Amino acid sequence: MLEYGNLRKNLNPHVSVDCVIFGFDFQELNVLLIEREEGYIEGNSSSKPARGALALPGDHIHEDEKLDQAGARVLKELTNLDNIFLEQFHAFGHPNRVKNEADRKWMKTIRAEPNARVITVAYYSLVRLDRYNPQASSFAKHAAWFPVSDIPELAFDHNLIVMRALEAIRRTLMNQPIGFELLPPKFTLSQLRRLYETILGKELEKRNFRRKILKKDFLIPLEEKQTGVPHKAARLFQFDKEKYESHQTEKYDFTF
Amino acid sequence: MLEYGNLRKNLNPHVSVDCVIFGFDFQELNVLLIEREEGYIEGNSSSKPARGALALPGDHIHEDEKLDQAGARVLKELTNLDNIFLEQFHAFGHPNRVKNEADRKWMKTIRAEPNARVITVAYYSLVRLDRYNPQASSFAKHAAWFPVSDIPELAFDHNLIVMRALEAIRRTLMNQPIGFELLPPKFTLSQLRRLYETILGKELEKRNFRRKILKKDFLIPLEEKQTGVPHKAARLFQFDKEKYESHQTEKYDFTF
DNA sequence: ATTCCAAAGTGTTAATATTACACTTAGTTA
DNA sequence: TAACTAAGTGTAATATTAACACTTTGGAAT
Repeated sequence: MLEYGNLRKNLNPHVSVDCVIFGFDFQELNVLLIEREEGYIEGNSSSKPARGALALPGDHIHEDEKLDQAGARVLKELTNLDNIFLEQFHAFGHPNRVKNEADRKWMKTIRAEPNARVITVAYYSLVRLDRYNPQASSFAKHAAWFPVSDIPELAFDHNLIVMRALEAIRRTLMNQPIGFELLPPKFTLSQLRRLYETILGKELEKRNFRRKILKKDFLIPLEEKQTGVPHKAARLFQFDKEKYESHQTEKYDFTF
Repeated sequence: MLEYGNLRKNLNPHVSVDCVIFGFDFQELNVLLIEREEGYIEGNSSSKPARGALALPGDHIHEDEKLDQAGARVLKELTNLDNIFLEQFHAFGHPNRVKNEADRKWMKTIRAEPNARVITVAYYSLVRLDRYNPQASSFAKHAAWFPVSDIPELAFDHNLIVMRALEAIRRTLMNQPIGFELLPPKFTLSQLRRLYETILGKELEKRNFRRKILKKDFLIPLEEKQTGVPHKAARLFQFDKEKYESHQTEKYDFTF
């Protein structure tokens, strides 16, 4: 392994984007992981991916491409989705991010020198599971959802990146109504509450949640009701982005 | 200007760090800006810097250097300060960040190709003005404090970076007690309040602020009082970091 | 010594927000 | 038609917020 270190040329680092794509299946929060192309891990004939064979979708930033564009491109190539919530949250650049054999080999598949340093700009994205359609992609054999509570060992420092993304999404969830990006346009209040509970990892009292979120006044109650449930059907609501943005009033309050 | 565009080689982008260093003089929030070395702006003989001659302190990331280390190094070289609050907040990578003649020429002073793309990882830092001692630095002729309310035109996209840093610091100020980094170890509650007012750009009611911040229970009241003021001397307080960190209790509350 | 000045320091009340908590309703399935 | 399951609802006790004005203290000026 060490032999690579001495070969490194004095070049600028590669720069990539990686996307932590979250999806919510009404039970758990999931992350979309790709299985890297076969052939770069020796002796892996089993059907389940080898340790570290899974990774976050990512790619090098193209020349003349904005960072956000690169993120959107990766997302699009993998999911065929446009106009998706996507937010940069951190750059990762430890000089030894690319450390093991498998990672180095994979570098070639993205046309990078195997010994180069890679600095990555990480994004998190929120997609509705029902909109997601797996796409053949240049950087992935398969892609699959994994619950955040049970992420396997990933390539590079991607486990760290997922953790940081989770922290970022939790922080943001309390300050901006981003949760709606993970739900269908019409949803029940219980679905919304379960989403919050899942992301925050904490139970929320039904009546208080209901009152609190309805007071915000950006949920439009519809006449429509849930169908196909074996119990009393819940009323459906819609998120009114316009209203949220107009009502926007900066609040001064210590939360520390 | 256009002639540079065609010369760009197909190389990885340069990667730099830039630091938005904030200081508080009990009146205003200030940012430390450097005046770039002379000679790269033609016909600038006046004593005050030409438009765009001012910039955020920054430098390329060294090989085998972590991003945070690079930020700390830039800070240290300019201020001779160690162990200063420093936090990454965003990466900027617009392909045309380096656009004008002066910026391109300056690239050479930091040993970069003048036509290269530069992606920068931006940090904000909070320093006590009284601790700051300007240092000769490899990338700056002078450095000087400028009030955030009156930042001149800067090099590259540094005006944008300063704005984003301000937004980041405002956000963080409400969620973590970072304000103390800008005050001397012993301070009065009025000084603390004015700091908050300055950063948030909003007046805060004296009695309510006092009650609210004291209830947090991480301010140690000292027996000592302010000296040298032409009115009743205020009691001095100290921030108790230990206590803050132990009391830390995650809070669930929508602020949107 | 006395007065003046400027900011420090202090308490109450009304309105609002938060928490904790249990029963009834409605739709589906057996 | 009975059983099941989640939806939907209200209240009371407590805590927090916002608005508001006067007294105290120490130094500076006369």
